[in-house]
Amino acid sequence: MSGRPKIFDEQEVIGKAADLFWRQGYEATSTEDLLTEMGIGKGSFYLAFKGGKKELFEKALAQNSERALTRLKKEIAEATDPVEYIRQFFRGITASPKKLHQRGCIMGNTVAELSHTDPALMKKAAHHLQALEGLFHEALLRGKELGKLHTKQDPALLARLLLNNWNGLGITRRIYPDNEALGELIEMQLKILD
Amino acid sequence: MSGRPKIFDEQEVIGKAADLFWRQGYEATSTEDLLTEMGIGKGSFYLAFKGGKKELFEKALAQNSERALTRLKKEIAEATDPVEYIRQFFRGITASPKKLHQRGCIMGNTVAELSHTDPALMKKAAHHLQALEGLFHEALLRGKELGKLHTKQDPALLARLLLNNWNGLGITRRIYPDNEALGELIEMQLKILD
DNA sequence: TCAATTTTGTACCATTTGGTACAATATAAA
DNA sequence: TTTATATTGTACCAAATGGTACAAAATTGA
Repeated sequence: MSGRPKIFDEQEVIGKAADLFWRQGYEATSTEDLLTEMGIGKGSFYLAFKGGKKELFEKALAQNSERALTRLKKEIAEATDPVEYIRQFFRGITASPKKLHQRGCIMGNTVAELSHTDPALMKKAAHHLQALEGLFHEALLRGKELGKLHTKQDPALLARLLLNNWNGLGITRRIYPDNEALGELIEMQLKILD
Repeated sequence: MSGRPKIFDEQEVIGKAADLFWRQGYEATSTEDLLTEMGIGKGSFYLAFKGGKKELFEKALAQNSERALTRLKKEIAEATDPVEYIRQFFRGITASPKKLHQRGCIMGNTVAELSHTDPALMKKAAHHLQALEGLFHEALLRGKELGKLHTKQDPALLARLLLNNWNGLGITRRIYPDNEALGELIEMQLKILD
């Protein structure tokens, strides 16, 4: 065993590919583009990712999802005020450079682009967004227990509303990449948590 | 003048193309696909649309935008209660079959897919959504005058919120294509208009 | 040093893609 | 009926695309 050593780290190149997919979308990104971005050749690529572009995209989505969700889950769990954490989560959007606004949410992008072309891939992105909604829900429930959430609205429905706000922002922030305008919008949305 | 007659109506085939673009997105739709859908050959196509696929997409967007906006503008103007009209506008989503949910909003889709690849095309879609926001705004202002809108919130900001809800629903309705669930979500969103 | 093993780089390929050229065709007007 | 004009269908093309095959290279262990 153990022949010629790999010249790349798999997670690392998946990350680079994910970034390109995020910027350009699935269809607009060619395998050649990906090879350049990852800095590896075809030989290495098809050995590591036998399913080609599609397998790579799946792994890119999975890596993104896993990283984002575990981080969020941890931070919500650690937060003394999980409702306030959610507010900051949304407010954080207004600290992004225009470049980031233009990318939107990779999961939302995937749902939008692939719902007809590749429903299986779309579902993976959808599951991530449902998990995000689940974390919102958890946070709200804990917030309620801690006396930080006073509204009488159903936390499950509030969580879905937050998810929809997030999905909307993935589009709206590209139309209005101005952080001040986005801030106003977000503050208004967050009133449902009062 | 007046040689061999055209075998197709331009607006009609643009409509057919628009439908395919709506389903599949820009990149995933090949020129061949479009020819089949429109029922014309290459000769006719490149004569009518010298800019090829891109020009056709522009015209498809424009046709969609024009039709949707003039209809909406007219109906808002005619409505005795423009605020209620907006409510019904959103509630109408819950009367869609799953197929329509899976398509989302062609303008939102375009913003999502082309913001990096073709900013000019993306801007056309963005302008449409801004015009939609503008109509929401008009409706709210008129609603205020008519005593149908009682909230103290700024109508301009409310309109932007409605736009963001719309943008969000373009994604969320694909994740949850269930009309009852969507109805709950929409009713909750509409509370900002109380 | 020499196998055994694994990765890499390159040459090659079939298909698809967007697009052009142009002869054939169908009409209106003279 | 002829001429001028505009549309259509088809044949053709160059480039790009996703992918395979395989020899060369780089490592470990005997």
